[in-house]
Amino acid sequence: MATLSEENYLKAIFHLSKYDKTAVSTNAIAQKMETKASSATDMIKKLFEKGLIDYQKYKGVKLTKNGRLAAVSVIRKHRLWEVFLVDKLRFSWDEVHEVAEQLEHIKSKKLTRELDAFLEFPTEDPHGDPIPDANGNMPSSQKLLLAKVKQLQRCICVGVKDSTPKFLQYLDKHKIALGTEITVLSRESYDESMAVKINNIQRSISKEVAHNLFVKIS
Amino acid sequence: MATLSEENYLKAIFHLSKYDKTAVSTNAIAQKMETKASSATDMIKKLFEKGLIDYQKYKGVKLTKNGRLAAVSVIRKHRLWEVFLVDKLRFSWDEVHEVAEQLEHIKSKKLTRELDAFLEFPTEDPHGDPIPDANGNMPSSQKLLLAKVKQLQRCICVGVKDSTPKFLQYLDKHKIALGTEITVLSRESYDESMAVKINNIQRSISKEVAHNLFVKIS
DNA sequence: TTCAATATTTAGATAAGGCTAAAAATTTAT
DNA sequence: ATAAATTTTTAGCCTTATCTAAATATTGAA
Repeated sequence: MATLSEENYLKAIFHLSKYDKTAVSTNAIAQKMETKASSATDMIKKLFEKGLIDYQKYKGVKLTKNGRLAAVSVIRKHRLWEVFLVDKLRFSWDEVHEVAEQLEHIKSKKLTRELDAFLEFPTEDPHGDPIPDANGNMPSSQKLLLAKVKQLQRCICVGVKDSTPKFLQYLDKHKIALGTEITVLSRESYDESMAVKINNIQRSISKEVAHNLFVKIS
Repeated sequence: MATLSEENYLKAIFHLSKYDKTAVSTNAIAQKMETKASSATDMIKKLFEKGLIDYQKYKGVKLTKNGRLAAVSVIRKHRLWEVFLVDKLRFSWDEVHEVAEQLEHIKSKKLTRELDAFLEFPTEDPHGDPIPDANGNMPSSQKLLLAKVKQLQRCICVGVKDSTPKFLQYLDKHKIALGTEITVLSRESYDESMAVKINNIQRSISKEVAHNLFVKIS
């Protein structure tokens, strides 16, 4: 069984290696974990001893099959708990992360299985991220950045990339929430801003905002 | 904030001092925590430094107001989670303890508050133990040992003192479960056994069993 | 009451996870 | 291609929570 700290490192490595299949550097891990490179090296050695990562000095790390399974199991629990907090308790989508960071480490196969059933087998968490199944298979997410949406397509806001209070407040102020429908009208190549229709009102969305808002084509 | 280990020690001290108001000994704490007396001494010093217990060398410990509050808060969470596991997920009353031991350490005021509301403010856990309120007030339990029930009184099984599989299997075998009604007919002073009626069938209950079964007068 | 048994504390060690500072390897830039 | 910059690792130390062994205090029995 992996310790709490080991689980957090595995999760970090998984997220860092999600898109590129290349090895993850010690520095990248340290940065993600908000710790020092020397501490990351120590943990890397331990994870290697336990067969959870492949590792060669100075060459970075990659999750093994077991390591990936362990990481995905933690992510599965994290996202199930987020659904629980939002759907059953009265948490909003920007309040769940901290608590889910704790709940994800609870060890009980039965708990995870029953929670999944109680929530009626959700496939996405409140931020639109996919929930891996019990075998560690990650359903591919249908969400994409607003910036990638083609002209004249309609989409629905399903999450944010930047979840800082500043950005969330911006969204509130402009009446953009989870579920808000957005129609892309046109793009301005000069500053990469977009003309969109939200709640039947035409507005302009800056490059910065369009790159931090996740949507699903509807 | 108390660490996980500190919280477990506080809980142990609370339980040990529940009935008698006298100080709790180092050895008693060590035994409850399944650790060595020297380890208990170390932790006692730390809890004393944090103002959570009163302590004088060789004289035992007592919870301070803050210590009691911290202990009761953990117990409140433990029992709320037990209700959740039994009422909402499909756990049976003898499966919940281990998981609740983990869940009780999750730190989030909002989570506890919302969980309480979601469960509709339960006052007892699945074993019949009272759930302290948000201010740390422990409702007095109405449960007592079957051995204490007077002749010709009717009562309902609400929990066990001994929760070993052996005893739980004995109960299953003899069709005694949570909610089973028991009428005390008479007592045998020779061996302290009791004649009882369960499901309209007359049976004899040994001293050992009568001292490990909690009931509520009905 | 005094000495043996028991309970408690102290001293020193270990393992996990983290840190700083310094050494070693790799990468980048001229 | 070599020196400088950066990255990574090593070495040694800290804290928390545990342990064993030894020392000290308290209790209890003759």
